[in-house]
Amino acid sequence: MRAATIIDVAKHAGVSKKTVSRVINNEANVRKETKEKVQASIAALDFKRNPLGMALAKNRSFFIALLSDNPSPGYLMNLQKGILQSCTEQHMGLFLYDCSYRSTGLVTEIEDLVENTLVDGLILAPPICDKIELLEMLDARNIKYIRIGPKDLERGESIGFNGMKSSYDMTNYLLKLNHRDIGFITGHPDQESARRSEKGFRQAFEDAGLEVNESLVVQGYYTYQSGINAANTLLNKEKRPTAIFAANDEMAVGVLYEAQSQNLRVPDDLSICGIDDISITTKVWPNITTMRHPLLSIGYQAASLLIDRLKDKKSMMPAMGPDHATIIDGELVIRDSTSKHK
Amino acid sequence: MRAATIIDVAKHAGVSKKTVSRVINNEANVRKETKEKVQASIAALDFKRNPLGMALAKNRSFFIALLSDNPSPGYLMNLQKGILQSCTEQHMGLFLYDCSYRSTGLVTEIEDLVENTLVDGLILAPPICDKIELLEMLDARNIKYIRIGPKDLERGESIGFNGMKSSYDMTNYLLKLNHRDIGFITGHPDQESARRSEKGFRQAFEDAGLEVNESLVVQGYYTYQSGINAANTLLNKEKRPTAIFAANDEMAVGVLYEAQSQNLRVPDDLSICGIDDISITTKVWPNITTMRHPLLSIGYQAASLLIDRLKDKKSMMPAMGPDHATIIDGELVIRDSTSKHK
DNA sequence: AAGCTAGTTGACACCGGTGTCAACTAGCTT
DNA sequence: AAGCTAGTTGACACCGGTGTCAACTAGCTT
Repeated sequence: MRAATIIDVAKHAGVSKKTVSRVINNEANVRKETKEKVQASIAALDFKRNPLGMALAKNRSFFIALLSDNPSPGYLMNLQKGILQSCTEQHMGLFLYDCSYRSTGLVTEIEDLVENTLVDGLILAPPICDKIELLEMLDARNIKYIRIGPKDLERGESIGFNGMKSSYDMTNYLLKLNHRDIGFITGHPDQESARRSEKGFRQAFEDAGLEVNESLVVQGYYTYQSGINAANTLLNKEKRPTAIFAANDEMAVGVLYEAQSQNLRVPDDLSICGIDDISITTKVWPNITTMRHPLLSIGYQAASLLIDRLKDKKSMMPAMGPDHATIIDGELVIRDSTSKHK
Repeated sequence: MRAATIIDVAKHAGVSKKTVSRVINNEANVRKETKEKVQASIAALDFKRNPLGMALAKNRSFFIALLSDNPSPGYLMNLQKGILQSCTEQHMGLFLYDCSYRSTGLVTEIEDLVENTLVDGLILAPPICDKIELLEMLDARNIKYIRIGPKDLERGESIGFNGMKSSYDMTNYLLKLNHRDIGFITGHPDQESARRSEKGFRQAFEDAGLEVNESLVVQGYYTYQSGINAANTLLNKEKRPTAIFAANDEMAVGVLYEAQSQNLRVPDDLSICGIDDISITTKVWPNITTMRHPLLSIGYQAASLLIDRLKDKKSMMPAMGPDHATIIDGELVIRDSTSKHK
């Protein structure tokens, strides 16, 4: 059985298809009786607007894309879930695109994606959101996007976490537990967020009138394996840290693994904490103390914001400027991987 | 700058748009010189076919949807990745839809989804793939789908793992390690796969001439929490099992947590193993022994198969019948969570 | 009653492609 | 040269909607 079209409805209601279109789109200036007649026909024929016809006529695809390249599966999953929820509510489709941040062809790749799928807008997850060349291309093509991340780059709108504050708060928490030899594993050097969290770490020491032990600040790359490697480095120091703070949970899980491999008791011998609150932190033993970054909520808000922007054609994003950055604070979640020193 | 359309190309090449269409679609019966002329114009104008126009004309959306409701994030992530890869290669879009298996409105919900998005076909992940009412609706509407799971239901095409064999092999492995008191945590009672794995477990005992200790077979639901609960039950028995085999990794991780909470050493005091090989199994300490089910590959194959079927309109799926089931064997991956008894 | 205005409606073109069918062409056979 | 056939091409309608604009209507003011 062929699905009913707008013409079928028009015939059934005895009006023109344009009038049916008006009713579907809930436009003003349709006489009440006409509207009711059309609505009755729509119900009678079980008519549903064909999104392809509409998309072609409106020159909009009603799809947005999520661009990601994140090494932490838990991170992406939650973000995606939130985005999906908003898209579903607003009858937009979501296109997933997993790309490689480091690929030299990234910009061309995305350009092709945009041309081939005609997506209306993009959500850029970290670290894609920090790729200046990409942002330039999108601006030049006047394609709207929302960055998930810090607002430092003076481009587009963004929504993100207050990574510096999260890191500051967590460091403070460790200091209050009397830890002084705190190992810190940084994020990927390419990413803005890494700088912010290191800043927060150092600020907390400074505000407490303490010195950071530089030999305990180790480079990480946000991946599980880099967490293991960094932990290995830290735990082999002559003076071992009493706590290790990793710039994300994925690495913190790696630290936990390495500690357990070395027969250290967590938290008695070593406190461990991370940032994000991805699901694995409550699956490993012991559960990991972290700063909760509500990714699902961020995803939801980012998608809602983007879809909003797409609705009013007049307000182009450049006009709104980079000031439109939403910053969300993390929340300390104390679990079983941290305890008082001594 | 407006993107070039087929009419622009036609004008530039001095032919009709139909001829351009023929060249784009690589149809036979276009004179060589004409073809080259058109191709030159396409290159000159950087023309890309508008997928919406094509979709409308062909009455196909070039989108497929993945229907999922899986409690194990790692499981879904890999599956999705494989599907996405195939879709990208074949220029199809992927629509994600996370639904609730137990929701009474599921069938209506999917019906709406199909009507609103006009997806060309569906991939049904477990446990959605076992929902008979849904399959009936899809068959009635003549919508193609591929089920990811066992072929037991005599409907549609499917691609899945040999869950019984995986379970059989794992049980055998434990028996060879001299374990006799093996705790088994079953899958969700609603799902076909759960029956198959329990069958494999029992078969291995039977073939070895041994009796299953019925008090050590405990109900699970494929979730992390159900793994914890089942482990708790098992570890509080007067005679504790020396090994616990969970029907999926997600539960096995729960078992590991519970064992560690109770200060048991794994694998010295208790061997633990699961099925699937999701990423978390190599992030917890110790790494968990499992049967690898190559989800990425399954996802890729399922999508490729579906897209293939969509291409030839003639071969409707009912005609192919349920015999077209691809079964893939798992592979034993021995890690650090299992060891010889005594 | 004529004139005005805001509200209501439909004809028509259009978005960017594909399918059908008829007309034309080239090259062969008779 | 006429007739035939297979290959090549384009005119036109169509997929299912929306935008523009003009025509019509109802109700008001003068």
